[in-house]
Amino acid sequence: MSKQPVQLVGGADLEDCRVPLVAEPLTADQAERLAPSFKALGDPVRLRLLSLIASHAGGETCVCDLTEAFDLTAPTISHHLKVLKEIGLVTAERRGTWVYYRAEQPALDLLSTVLSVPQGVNA
Amino acid sequence: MSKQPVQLVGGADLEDCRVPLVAEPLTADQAERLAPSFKALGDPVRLRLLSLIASHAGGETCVCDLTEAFDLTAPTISHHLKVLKEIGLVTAERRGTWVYYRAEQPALDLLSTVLSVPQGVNA
DNA sequence: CGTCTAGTTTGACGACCGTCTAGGCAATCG
DNA sequence: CGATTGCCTAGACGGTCGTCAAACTAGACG
Repeated sequence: MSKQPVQLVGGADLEDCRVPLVAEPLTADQAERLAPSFKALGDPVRLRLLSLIASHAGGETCVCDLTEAFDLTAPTISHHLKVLKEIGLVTAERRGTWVYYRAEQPALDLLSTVLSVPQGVNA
Repeated sequence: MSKQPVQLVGGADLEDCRVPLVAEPLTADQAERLAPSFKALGDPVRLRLLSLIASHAGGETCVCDLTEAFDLTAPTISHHLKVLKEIGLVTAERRGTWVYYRAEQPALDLLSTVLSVPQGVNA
């Protein structure tokens, strides 16, 4: 029950994009599927949200704790969390009154790999 | 010889953001400085441009070759290249008639590090 | 049931983004 | 010089994005 494939909005699989962008040219199709993930990271609030969630001890964070960390209204935080959730960088689970968010580390790792610069590439 | 500091638009240094986002929460300031780089990667055309440049043998690519790879007008390609250049992911150099773009691998590597998931983090 | 708290959804508004056409600048070649 | 080619800038236009206030849904607790 582990190793769920990383998903994109439309449901397409991102795993076949797990290649350093430096190693060979991305196809138009790969670029089209990767870009939304980077776009999601292109907002300071979402970057911090993801970092807060991903670095939190226990691996999950309550929305109430996240909202407190920003000078923004709850709907705005909720909106950003939705964006992160829809591209598969986080998942959400309701337990009683509270909703907990958890980072999808494989998705993060994939994006890291795409940007990675293997030794000796194009010296 | 190596380790030129990666620069941001305003001239601020990005090097002190070279920490996995999973390891500890990004500060608001760090997020503010990192986000524009990811935003630049959040467009499929720019992702492909960067990949074409970064993976090209010899390390540099002529604009004319880049333009041909897309179904877009030259000004549009030029605009995207400018975005990549202004955040420091590529550099440009004119030699005679042609302009050559080159990928800034340290900048790429920094972003890769930010997204990386070190072993044993938040098991 | 009624009420309270936690989050999300909806709809609106201003700002920003990607693309184009038209025009400009720089280097090359007769 | 004038003509041509390569690339960039300027300006415009439609679409998307980030934010908020208001209204809604889901549990918890009497």
